[in-house]
Amino acid sequence: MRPLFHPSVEDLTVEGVLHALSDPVRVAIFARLAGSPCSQSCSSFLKISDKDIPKSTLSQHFKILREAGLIRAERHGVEMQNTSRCAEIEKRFPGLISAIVRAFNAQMEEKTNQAKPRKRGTSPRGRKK
Amino acid sequence: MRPLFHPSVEDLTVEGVLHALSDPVRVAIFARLAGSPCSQSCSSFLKISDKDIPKSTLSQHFKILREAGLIRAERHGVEMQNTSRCAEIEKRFPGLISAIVRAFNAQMEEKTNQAKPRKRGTSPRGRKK
DNA sequence: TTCATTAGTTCTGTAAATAAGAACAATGGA
DNA sequence: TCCATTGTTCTTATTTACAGAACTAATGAA
Repeated sequence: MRPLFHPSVEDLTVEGVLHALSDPVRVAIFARLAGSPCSQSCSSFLKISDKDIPKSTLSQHFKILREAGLIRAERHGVEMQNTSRCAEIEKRFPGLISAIVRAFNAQMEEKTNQAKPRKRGTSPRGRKK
Repeated sequence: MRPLFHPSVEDLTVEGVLHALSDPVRVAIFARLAGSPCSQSCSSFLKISDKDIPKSTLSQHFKILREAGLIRAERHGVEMQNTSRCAEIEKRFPGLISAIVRAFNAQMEEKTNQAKPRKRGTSPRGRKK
C-alpha cells in the first residue's frame, strides 16, 4: 500500500484547519487525539457520536483530518495508528489548536452538565482544599 | 422589514463558529470587522478577495456569519452596519476568536511577504533599537 | 406621489460536497 | 490457502454552495 499523504506544516491554511474541524464528529475525534499521547485506531471512534458512524463515513473523516494536516496516520499491521500533529501546528499557528480544543471541551462539559443538572456546590466530594 | 435574527451567545457552538470561518472570504470579512471598532457595510467587502464577489454570494456569507453568532447586523438607512461580536464570544469561548484572527492575519502576512520576497535583514529601516 | 438610485435579499438552476451501503484491498493468523 | 479484521474506494442519493436574475427596502429628487 502506498504511504499516506501528509501535507507539510507550511502548506496548512487557517481556513483548511477550520473546515476540517467544523464537523462535530471530526472535532470530537481530533480533541480526543489531541488529549492523548497514544495513537488510536480509526475503529476506536465508531461510537464517538450519539449514534454509530458507518465506517466508510469515518474513513472519509480521517482522510479530511489527515489532508488538512491535523493528524498523522500510519499503518501498523492491520490497523491505522492516528496521532494529532498539535506540536507542529502550534509552531505554525500559535495558540490556535489549543483554543479550539479548549472551547470544544468546555462545550462538551456544558452539554453533560445540562443533561444531568446539579445544584451549585453539591459536587460529589466538594471542593478539594 | 423584519428585524434580523441573531442567536444568543449561549446558543453558539464551536463547530458552528468554525464552519462560518472555514471559508476564505468569510474569515477575511470577519478578521477585518474584528480588527476595527467601526461598523462596515456589506458592499465595502465586494473586493475583499482577489476577484470581485457577486453581491448575492456576499449576502449569503453575511447571513452565515450572522446566524453563526459572529457578527451583528442592523440596517441604518439604505445600508447594513455590521460589527463583530468578539467581546461576547470571548466570554463564551475564551481565546478562541482571537487565536483564529491572529492566525489568519499571520497567514495574510506570510502571503504578502512571499508575493514580493525580500532578503533577511533588509527591511526598509532595519530593526528598531 | 412618482420615479430613480443605492444596498441587500430571495429565487432558481447548476455545480460541488457529503453520507453511507456495497464491494474491494491489505495485513496477519490458523 | 482460507479467514477475520481494518480500512478504502465505488456509487448513488441527498445536501449544500455559487451566482445570475428578479425582487424589496430606504432615501432623495422632481
